[in-house]
Amino acid sequence: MIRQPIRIIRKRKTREEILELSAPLFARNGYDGVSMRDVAAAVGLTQAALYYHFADKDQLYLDAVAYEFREREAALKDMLAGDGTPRERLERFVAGLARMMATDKDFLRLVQWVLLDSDEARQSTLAKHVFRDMFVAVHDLASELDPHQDAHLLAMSIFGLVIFHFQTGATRQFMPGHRPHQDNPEVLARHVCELLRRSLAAAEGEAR
Amino acid sequence: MIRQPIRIIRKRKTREEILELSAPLFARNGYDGVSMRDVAAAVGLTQAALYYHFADKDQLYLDAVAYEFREREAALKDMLAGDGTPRERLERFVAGLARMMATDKDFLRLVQWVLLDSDEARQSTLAKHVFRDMFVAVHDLASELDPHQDAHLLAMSIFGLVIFHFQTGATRQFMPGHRPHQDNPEVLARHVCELLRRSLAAAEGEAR
DNA sequence: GTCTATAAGGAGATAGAC
DNA sequence: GTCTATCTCCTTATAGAC
Repeated sequence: MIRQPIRIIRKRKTREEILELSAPLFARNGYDGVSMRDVAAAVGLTQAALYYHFADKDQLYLDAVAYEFREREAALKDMLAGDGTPRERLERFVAGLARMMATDKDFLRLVQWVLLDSDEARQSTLAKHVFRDMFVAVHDLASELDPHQDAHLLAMSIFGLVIFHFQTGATRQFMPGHRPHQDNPEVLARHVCELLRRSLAAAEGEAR
Repeated sequence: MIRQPIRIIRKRKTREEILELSAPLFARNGYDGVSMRDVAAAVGLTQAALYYHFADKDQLYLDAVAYEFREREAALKDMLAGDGTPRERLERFVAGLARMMATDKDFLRLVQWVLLDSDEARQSTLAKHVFRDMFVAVHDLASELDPHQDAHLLAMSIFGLVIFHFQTGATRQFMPGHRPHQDNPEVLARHVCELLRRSLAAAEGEAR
């Protein structure tokens, strides 16, 4: 007879639970908009207990953001990694990123908060540990798509074309020409892919 | 003999001075990151005096943001209004917007804060009074550039292509392929214009 | 219009019991 | 590891003198 561990699902460590439950708070309200008391209430601990796990609020915030990014990173890399022509991988990535931004509103907001953060230490930490890997993959794809263009700028444009549409999500509904189907990530992805496809095709023509 | 007014430069009203001096504070630190004490110190008043001019902190913030946007609105509309082919006006606008975002960092940050604001009342107020006019002009240009495309999505893409590059400004330096000249607004404008020019040219070819 | 003074509560962080 | 209690400082906002 095989002995089973008493708890099949091992109880998650408190530290991880704090990160998981505080991340959406920071995503929605930003660093200044969330107090240690808020976090404690969300986790079901007292404020003082948080200081057993994290040196201070800054560290908690930093770890929570990094935790959320690490969770998505794998998904984003998978979109880019598979086989297929560069053009096909681009379409897969654009569609995947659009779906992620549409589904995972908290993640989108977290990105926005990080970009706005004026604390240089936090900025560079998150840039290096969290954005860099994702960007490298798109950067490499960009140089495959058109070796004659500046891959850095092209990669940023690809990110921008997708992300900006969702950043303006709440505002867009008040703008002329808005129709609900534009909020559909597939519709947006098609728009972005078409725009890029045409541009890249024309660039290829010019290079010849 | 011509009588001159005693004060050539009329003393600006305090209310306007508060808006002008508090706007950069909100731009850099956001709503939660600026206290009434901070504003008072910047203007050279006591905290209590602010409440003579504004009902509460919310109103001060809202008015300060609207004030800053009104100042730039004219400039942005001028870029679009003049004569020239749609293609020429697009290039003028992209170059002008890029220059503005590069020069006027506070304004860029203010845009980002507004997009992140989770207060729906503030969101819709600013969207309607402040973003809408700018968007309309670009929307109209977009439908001239290519009547067969969704002008709403194309307009958003034009904004996104320019603005996102500057949003990531602080982070970009840690990314691969970064070179300082990419921070130059003229270099970025050229990249964006080329990308769009090619895409539009190809679309024209396909339509025929 | 601007001041001083103050109310009333929220913030981050720590000490020490259990 | 988590608690209660508390320190100290900062927050928005108001009352009333000048």
